[in-house]
Amino acid sequence: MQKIKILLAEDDENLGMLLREYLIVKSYDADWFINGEKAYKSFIKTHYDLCILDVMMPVKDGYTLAKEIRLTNAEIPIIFLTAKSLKEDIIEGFKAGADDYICKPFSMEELLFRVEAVIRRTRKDAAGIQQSEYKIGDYVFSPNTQLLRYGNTEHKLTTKESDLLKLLCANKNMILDRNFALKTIWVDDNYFNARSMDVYIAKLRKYLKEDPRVQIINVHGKGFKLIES
Amino acid sequence: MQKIKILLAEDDENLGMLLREYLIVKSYDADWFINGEKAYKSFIKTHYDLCILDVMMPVKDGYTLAKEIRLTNAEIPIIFLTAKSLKEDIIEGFKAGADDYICKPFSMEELLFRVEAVIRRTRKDAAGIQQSEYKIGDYVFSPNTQLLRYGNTEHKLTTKESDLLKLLCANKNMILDRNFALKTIWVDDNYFNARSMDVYIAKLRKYLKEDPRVQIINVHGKGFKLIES
DNA sequence: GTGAGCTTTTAACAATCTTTAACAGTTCTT
DNA sequence: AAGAACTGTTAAAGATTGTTAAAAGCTCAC
Repeated sequence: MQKIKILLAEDDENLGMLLREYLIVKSYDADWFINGEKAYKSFIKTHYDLCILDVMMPVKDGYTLAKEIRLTNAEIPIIFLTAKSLKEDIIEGFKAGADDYICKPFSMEELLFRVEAVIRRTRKDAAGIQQSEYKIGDYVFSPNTQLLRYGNTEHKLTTKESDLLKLLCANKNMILDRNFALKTIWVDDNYFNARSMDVYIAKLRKYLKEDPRVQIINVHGKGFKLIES
Repeated sequence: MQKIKILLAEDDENLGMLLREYLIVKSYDADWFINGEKAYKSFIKTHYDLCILDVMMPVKDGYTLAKEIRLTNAEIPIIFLTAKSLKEDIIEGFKAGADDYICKPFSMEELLFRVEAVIRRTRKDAAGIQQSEYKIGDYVFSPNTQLLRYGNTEHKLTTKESDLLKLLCANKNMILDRNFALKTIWVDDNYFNARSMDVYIAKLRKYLKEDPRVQIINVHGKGFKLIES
């Protein structure tokens, strides 16, 4: 089995080396670069599976680097390390195509957890484990065609409806984190988008009301859970 | 049951005692040992959930101890305390199987933060095995659907109600430690959350009052016990 | 370009969930 | 026995979510 190759861009020498060693010990294949410029040079001639980029770096900062990376590769997961927990920074990061971000100071645990989460996610997406059809009680949902079938009646979903239902299905019987859903579907997780999401939840509930065993329940302050009992 | 048991190995008497007291105040069950040798002796005959090891100790240093511990238990999380921020040391630590490290001097908050990060992860890993239905006297409780049935009447519980009842059920006829419940459900175990929990206990008692054989009794200063007689 | 028909967001209000406050009762400590 | 700490219970305040409808955006044929 191939080791997962990680590009690490971090200007703090201690932290950089430390992270590199930690990732290697955890059996990843990690390359560490001291600034965005050097990282980018390596990126364009090497295959990486994941990028961990510090936001504040001399020569070329993390956001700029991320944008350049995205021009070449729209798929590769990017995790930002940011010293400030300022909301603006984080939003900026997501616009640059981040999959996750970690605020310093962080624990190795936390980093590892997020790395693994990101990898699980992309694995699923890539490996085609991504379902072309979900069975939800008596319903059948096809994300590709955005069709929801119940018996012989078919209902065409809108893009947002379909995206949200797909996320719920992918996390069936588990909590779909509100912010995660917002970040993946709406990109920006502000108040209005959150309300918009609530509206879509209400719509989906209406569509799914024929089968009482199917329910979308709210987990207060956390998110929603699609359950099939 | 419930209290998380921590093995603490630290040769500095002041720091060791301080850490032990602090962890206990934060309602962990902490054993402190003055060197690696003594710590190991206790480790092999006691169940611990987490190890915090100082790197520099007489008789047996932290790395050696960690390696020995790993021979017995590959899973238990290990956090190193290291005086030097020398990279070599930390790298050595990771190789010995560390899950995280903390450089001295560190704040108690920092330690706690990392301890809790580690615990959260292992807790998630362990949470796999769980019942889908509990019978409580004449009641039937389904944590997944958050439904509490009594005869043919069904009551939908809120998330917090359900989470708490689930913990009580998982520890039926045993004491559910107050702080354990708080940390599991409320994450932070402060005064207000404790009062909040009391409110929920009152609610659950109300829901369960139809069957007099079912009772939630308080164990003063310890927690609550769901009994079925 | 423009308007019909659709999708999505915003607004508004109702309902629900959780926390906080307040006070009464209990158990422990000294 | 009296004070301190802990628990029981109810109600309020605060926050989140449910739901519907109107407003704003978008698309595409004309």
